[in-house]
Amino acid sequence: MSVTELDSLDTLVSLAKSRAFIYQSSEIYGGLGAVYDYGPLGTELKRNIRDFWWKEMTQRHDNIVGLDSAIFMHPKVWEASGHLDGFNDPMIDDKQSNKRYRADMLIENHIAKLRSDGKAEKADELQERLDTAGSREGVCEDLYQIIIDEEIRAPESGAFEWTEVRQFNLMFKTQFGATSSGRDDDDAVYLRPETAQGIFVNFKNVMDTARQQVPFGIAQIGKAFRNEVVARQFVFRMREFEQMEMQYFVEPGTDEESYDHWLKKRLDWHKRLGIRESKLRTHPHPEDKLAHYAEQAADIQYEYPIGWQEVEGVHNRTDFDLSQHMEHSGKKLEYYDQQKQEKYVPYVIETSIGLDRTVMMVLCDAYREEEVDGDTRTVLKMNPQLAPTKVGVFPLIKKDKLQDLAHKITDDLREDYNVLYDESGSIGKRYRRQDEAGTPFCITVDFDGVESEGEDTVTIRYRDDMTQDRVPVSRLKEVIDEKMKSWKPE
RNA sequence: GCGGGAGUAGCUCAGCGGUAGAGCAUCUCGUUGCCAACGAGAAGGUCGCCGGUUCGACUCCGGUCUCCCGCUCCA
Repeated sequence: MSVTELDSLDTLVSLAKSRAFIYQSSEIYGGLGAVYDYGPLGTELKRNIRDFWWKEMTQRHDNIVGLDSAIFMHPKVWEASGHLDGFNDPMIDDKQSNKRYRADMLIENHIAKLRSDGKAEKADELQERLDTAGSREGVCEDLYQIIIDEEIRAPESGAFEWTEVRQFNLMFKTQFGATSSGRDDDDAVYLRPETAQGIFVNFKNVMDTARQQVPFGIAQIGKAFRNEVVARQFVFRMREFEQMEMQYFVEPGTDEESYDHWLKKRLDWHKRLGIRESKLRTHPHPEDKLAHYAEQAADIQYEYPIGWQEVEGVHNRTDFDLSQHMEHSGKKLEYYDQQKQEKYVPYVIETSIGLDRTVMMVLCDAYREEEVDGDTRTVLKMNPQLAPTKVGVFPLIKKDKLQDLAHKITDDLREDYNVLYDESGSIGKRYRRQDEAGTPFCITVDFDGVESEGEDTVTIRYRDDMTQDRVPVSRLKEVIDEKMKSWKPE
């Protein structure tokens, strides 16, 4: 049998829509860029993945507790975290080389060059203009004017073909207070660009009230927002997305060991999620590419149709965040070790995974097209635990006797699983419909099962290999649970 | 952001200067005896949006939005 895997994102986008997994946001208005909505099946899938993570990261550990912090936070949080400085730059593009530069840096370099050429007076004058940029028109307009007036050329191409200067605000800004004018920066609050900061600012609260001793972790799942420069590739890079993060607080000196431990543990989680090992790898960041807060960092990557991409990041954030918040808030965020009788600011190992990217990974990894008797079967062979619908229940044909039992089975199983009753179309069509939705089990009620002696029996058909077993109705749950547990990716 | 491609039914797409089509999907009725393949019928589109040319625009032109590919960027 020939089997084809997912080769293009387009195919997945079509399937995701037609099978009610994922829709583009505000589609009837032409769509909103890089924002997506989850449909009925997508919502279930996402919830199952979210639960799978939450169970692993909290329930399975005595020393990891949950948190649900607000999306709005005090603006000073972002000063302390470095997000405000780091991601608010005026940028300009060289149209010839398509290179992008920081407009203020171009001018600074130009000033430095003037000085080294002995043109100190001219340099001072420009420095003055640079320092007061924003006082004439906007910052962008003023910087642009300087670049044009001075005929500053692109460092690499030597071209003088600039776009306008644009401010890149990677954080979404909004106003706090219903009567805000919208122009007063004092009212500005930001939509959090990462959930991590909610954990750091609650570190003291949790330590004081949740009876945790270092080492311990705080886990959180929530939305984050980033004004991506280039937001593309379906739900891989969205402006509004959901993170699942755990910050693990350790004694300095034990951080490297803990980092290795969590990296390994997280990779293992992806395998248990049902992702094929050959499609997963870890990818350490070279030192010169580390984020401003990190000492060690690695991606856990999946081989999407668009190539190897980061699903999760594991970072050693050191004591950067807690120290920053200590300095900016003036509050002590230290831990006192009773045994050793010493105080320290804990180091933090972060595991941060994108939920939407995980949904996309699960869909990509599960997708198969198989040739069956000259026909193509599209099937999502995902971990049954993640499947939006667990069981389809069908009467073989529309006869009271079969329908009655099928309804009864549906009601019985509903207590434990997401069940779908379907009697429309041929039986084969109903199986294939469920294959595309990833439903792992289909139960069919037939005459052989209800007309024979003894307890009623039904057939249960398995999504992955299309084989069937005949089982008594009373054993259905047992069989489903057993198959669900023993499932392995192909 | 730059360059290229695309936008017509839920999905995949055809079409043409004269007021819209197919396959699949959906719904109803019939049929049905285990893998999308039967019969009859129905519903569904201001052809992405705005403007221009024209007697007339889904079709030509301009703008705009969205998506895809490449480059660039990225916490």
